[in-house]
Amino acid sequence: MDDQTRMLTGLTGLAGLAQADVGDPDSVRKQQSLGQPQQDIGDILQQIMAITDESLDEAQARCWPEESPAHWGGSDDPTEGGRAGGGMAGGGLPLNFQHRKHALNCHRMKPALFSVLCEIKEKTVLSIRGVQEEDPPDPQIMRLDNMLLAEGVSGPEKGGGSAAAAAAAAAAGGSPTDSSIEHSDYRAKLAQIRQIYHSELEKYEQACSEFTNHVMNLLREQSRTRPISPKEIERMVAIIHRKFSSIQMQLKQSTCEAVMILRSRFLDARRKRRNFNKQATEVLNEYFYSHLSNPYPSEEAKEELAKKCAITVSQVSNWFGNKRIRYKKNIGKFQEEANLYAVKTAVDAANVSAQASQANSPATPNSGSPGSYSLSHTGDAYLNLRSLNGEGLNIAPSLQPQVDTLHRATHLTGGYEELSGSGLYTPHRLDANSWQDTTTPPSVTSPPGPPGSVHSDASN
DNA sequence: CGACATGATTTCGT
DNA sequence: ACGAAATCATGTCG
Repeated sequence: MDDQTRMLTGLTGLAGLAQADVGDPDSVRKQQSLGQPQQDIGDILQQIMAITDESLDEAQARCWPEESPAHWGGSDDPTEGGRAGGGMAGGGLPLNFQHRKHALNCHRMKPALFSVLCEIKEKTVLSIRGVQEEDPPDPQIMRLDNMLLAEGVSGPEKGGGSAAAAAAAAAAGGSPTDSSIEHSDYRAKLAQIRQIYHSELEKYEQACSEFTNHVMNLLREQSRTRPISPKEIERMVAIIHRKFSSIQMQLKQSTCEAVMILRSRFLDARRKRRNFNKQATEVLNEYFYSHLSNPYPSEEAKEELAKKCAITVSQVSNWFGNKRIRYKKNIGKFQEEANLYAVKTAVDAANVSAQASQANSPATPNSGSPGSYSLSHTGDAYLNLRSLNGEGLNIAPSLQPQVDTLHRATHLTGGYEELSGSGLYTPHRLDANSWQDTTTPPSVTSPPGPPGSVHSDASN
């Protein structure tokens, strides 16, 4: 986690901000000298300035230091600009300076002078600046925002949902599945990033408002002694905000990066394959081979299997996708497995039906109703095996699977060598599995077996 | 270490 | 959206 924290720190370059674009009284004077057009006004101003200039300097020198907070950074203080007389004695200045300053501030010409100056400034300085305004919502920052939102870093606190999901995942797997452990680990790290992000953001926001306030106070204060229009203050605030938002973007960028790294380290470990446990593959294989005629579990069936195997539905889908394609590609290879599970299901079916017939009256051994099979797969197993047997014979359903299994097991021992060489798939055996036959239309996927043979899955 | 097994992802068609 | 097929990438075994 060190790298992430490191990434997020180092953004606190606020010191540089203070000296960036903040009001510089000097610039006003510089710009003023550029304003040639207003010759007449300029003359008047010149005269007025000539009268007051010296006194103002001295008055300012006396007046400002005790009013401006020092903590925003000594030499960068905007008030310093333009002051000629450097060294100020610590001792007090004569009282008549105060009086002169007061007199100047109350001069009846002052408001008029300032308004004129402000006007000039509007026309020169501010109009130059005005061109680069109007930044639309930066697409990049929007992208970052979206990503942070998607990752759950920004946005509303979402402890409940994911926590519940994790709990469910942990509960689903009887054993503490390490996937859920990894997941919770991931979430913990994400929460850490999230927390850092928010605290940094808050810090910046606070700093921003503090700084803005400070500058505004400063400018308001200065507006008593130099012409500052409200618009100018507004502009200054906008500049400050832009500056801070660019820092925020850095923060967001860093956070995104951190999340990406985290993702690649944890969630993308989904690519880090982990074999399913034995019981899970057993369940899946059982379903697959017992539904060999149509190995496409419905959504409900997938959910059921997922729950049984403590995996996700999409994992079930993946498994069946892989299984189908691999089975189809090399039936011979899977024949042994198929037989194994056929025997398994047959035995299960036999057990179940035996129990059922024992419990019930021996008169009707499940003659025609597949709904009596409590196991989900037996119905289709019966179906498959019957079709594999060639014709639907009149054997009692409870015995059929066993018979067929034996039948097949004995016949298949040397049956599929030639399959790998040529593409001949001994069609008479596989006619029920039309899902794997790309040449035949998929309309005959499920032969007219006993009604409801593919259902009754949910009962389990 | 290499071959194979296997879960996940991607691409493409429907 | 689902599935087939190809492919990727890792786990496992000899």
